[in-house]
Amino acid sequence: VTAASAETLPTLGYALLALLARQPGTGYDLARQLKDPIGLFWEAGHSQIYPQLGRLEELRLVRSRSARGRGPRPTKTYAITLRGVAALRAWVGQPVRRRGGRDELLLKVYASWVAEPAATLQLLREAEAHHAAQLATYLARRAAAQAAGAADAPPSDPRFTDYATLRRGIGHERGRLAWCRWLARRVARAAPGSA
Amino acid sequence: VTAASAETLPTLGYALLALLARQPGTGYDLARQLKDPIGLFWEAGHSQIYPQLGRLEELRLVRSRSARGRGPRPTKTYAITLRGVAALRAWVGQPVRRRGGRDELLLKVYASWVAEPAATLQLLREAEAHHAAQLATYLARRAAAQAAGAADAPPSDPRFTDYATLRRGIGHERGRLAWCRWLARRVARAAPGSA
DNA sequence: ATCTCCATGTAACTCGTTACATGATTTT
DNA sequence: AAAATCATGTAACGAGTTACATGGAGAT
Repeated sequence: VTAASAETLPTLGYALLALLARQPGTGYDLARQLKDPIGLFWEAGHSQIYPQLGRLEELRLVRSRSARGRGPRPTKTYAITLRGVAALRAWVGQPVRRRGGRDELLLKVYASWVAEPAATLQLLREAEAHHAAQLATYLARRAAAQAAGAADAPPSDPRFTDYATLRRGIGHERGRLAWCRWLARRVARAAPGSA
Repeated sequence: VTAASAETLPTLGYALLALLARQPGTGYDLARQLKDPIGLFWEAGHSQIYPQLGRLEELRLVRSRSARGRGPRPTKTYAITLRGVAALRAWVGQPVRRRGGRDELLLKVYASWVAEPAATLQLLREAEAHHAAQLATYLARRAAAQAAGAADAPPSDPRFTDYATLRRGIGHERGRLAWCRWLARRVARAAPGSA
């Protein structure tokens, strides 16, 4: 029974379970988190989240309590159930189904031989700025996590998995940044006067 | 007019233009390429490609010549037009619209504190094997590209942008691999006896 | 004989994005 | 007074995946 429901859940469902496994929250809370903290590796808008929470509740993977809200509708606070934790645990063990890595910047660079060097440089400068900013926020968060002892926590501690994903985020941004800089220098060298 | 059509094209359209800018080909050729060479940064199935080629032709960004094929239908060979090159060039210059980075492995790791260490290790070993294999193929291709002088070609040479994207692919795989290994060691150390 | 490769399309469905719609409380 | 934040939903559309459908040529 659990296996059947686990097979039909989209990845977003597990993303929501992963957040609710840490602490209960409203759909609004989850939407906010899927823009920043784990938003970095799984994004979703609220229009996708509310229906998905409904489906998770039908499957008894989450439970909700309604309270009179400040808006027109009641405010629902969701919490994960034991079945929900079990489904999440089972999913983590299954191998990742890798679907198309889609990277627009790489595609543009691949096509950039048709463009003017100045346009390519502009593109790279923007990407560089973005990655530098992202890196800075990750580094700040890592510093905070380390101060809270996340680096030395056991893998069964959510703070540790926070730290582990942050570490990857930092590596990713650093790698991209270095590549952008290398390419920009390379393009600029070949076409002087388009800085 | 060009600007209007450029705004309505999905990224897949530009991926196809980028491939056709290098050499003409059939829908089948493009589908094959979008599984391996640039498939690494933009994937698509043939059911998405054929209709998109039709739309590109309506917009006069590509042109096709039909020949009696070996199948039931004629075989169409597509080539990019001058308008197509112009549209591609314009697109490269525009900043990337970044949409949700979706990374299932990171999400699983983020949730892995609920799982058994053995399951997490299994997951990491599989990811590690995948990235190692990918890295090996990239390294082989880079060696071939370097032997062909791609590294020293100007940025206006498609061989150079091949090399540049390959370089990023290698950096990406190396970074992931190192992270997987670090995490696996960390998880194994905390839970001995689940190797 | 069967399998793989070449080659093209459509249909059904799921996933994701943008836009529409509503309304109270808190901050500026 | 206006704007941002909290809070929930639906509708329409666009992008992506899986499955259906066909059939010749060459290799095993």
